[in-house]
Amino acid sequence: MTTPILTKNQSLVFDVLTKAEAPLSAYTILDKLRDHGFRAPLQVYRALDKLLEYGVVHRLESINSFVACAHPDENCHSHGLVAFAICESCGQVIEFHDHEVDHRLMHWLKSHKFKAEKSTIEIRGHCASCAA
Amino acid sequence: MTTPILTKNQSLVFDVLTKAEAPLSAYTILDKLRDHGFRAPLQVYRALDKLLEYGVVHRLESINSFVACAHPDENCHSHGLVAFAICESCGQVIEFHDHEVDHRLMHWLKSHKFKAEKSTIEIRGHCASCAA
DNA sequence: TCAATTGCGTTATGCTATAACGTGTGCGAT
DNA sequence: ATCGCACACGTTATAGCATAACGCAATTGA
Ligand SMILES: [Zn+2]
Ligand SMILES: [Zn+2]
Ligand SMILES: [Zn+2]
Ligand SMILES: [Zn+2]
Repeated sequence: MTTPILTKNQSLVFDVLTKAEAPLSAYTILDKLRDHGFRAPLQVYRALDKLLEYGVVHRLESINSFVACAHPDENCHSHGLVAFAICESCGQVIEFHDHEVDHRLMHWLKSHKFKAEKSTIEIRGHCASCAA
Repeated sequence: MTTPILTKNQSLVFDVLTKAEAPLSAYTILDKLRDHGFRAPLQVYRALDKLLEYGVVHRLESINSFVACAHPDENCHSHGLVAFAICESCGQVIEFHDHEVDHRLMHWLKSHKFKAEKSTIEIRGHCASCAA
């Protein structure tokens, strides 16, 4: 699935997320885009919906925030789950994929005849720099 | 860690969750307890905070809801991660534990010197009954 | 040309969670 | 005993996250 040309609003939101060093909430994005004409939450949420659909942005459920995909080129998302390590000190997020984890989870789901559609794997704690 | 005696409010909230067949939002719990004197969200959230701390209730981040622990006796939570399969049709939640998944995730975290504190593993989709 | 789709802007509303204040109760230390 | 502290509780207000519902404009394809 190739990503369609982004609309103006989608590009603005995506740029903000790409330049951010930590995940952003929808309302934070809104504030950052007020100078570009954004006035209402829906403008952000609608853009985010599309970016999520295209797979270029991820939603972090445990902190109600959004982050640009760290692996936009390799389309790892089509053949595996995505996991995130979220530092509660500096806010940094590391996106990673582990085939073994995928495999085990898939195995459990299959053996329980559970048809998975969306997954959330998020670990919160402290990154190497902040753990000191 | 043994669970302390629950206070009145904590017991009420815990009972509601235990009898529920699906996860409940804090406000749904509030509504169910209005007849017992509950009037404000904080009464629910404060009870939930304690129940989460005691490990007898889990929070499902991806659906902003709470569920009673399915394995209150075995204290699996002390030595492993918890995962949830959430059916988007019937609302049913299956809580499970997989040591292999734990092990792989722990391995990744360790090799990246990431100090984990809380984890969220939630799979949303359709259960065996609803998948038909 | 007409209908269907998609994006957009705006207003209003709903759902989720916490801040900040004060009260009462139990319990150990002085 | 009474002081101080911790904790649960109640209430009001507010903050933060997300969507409903309306209407308009541009695009596309029959
Ligand atoms: Zn990604
Ligand atoms: Zn950090
Ligand atoms: Zn449990
Ligand atoms: Zn089901």
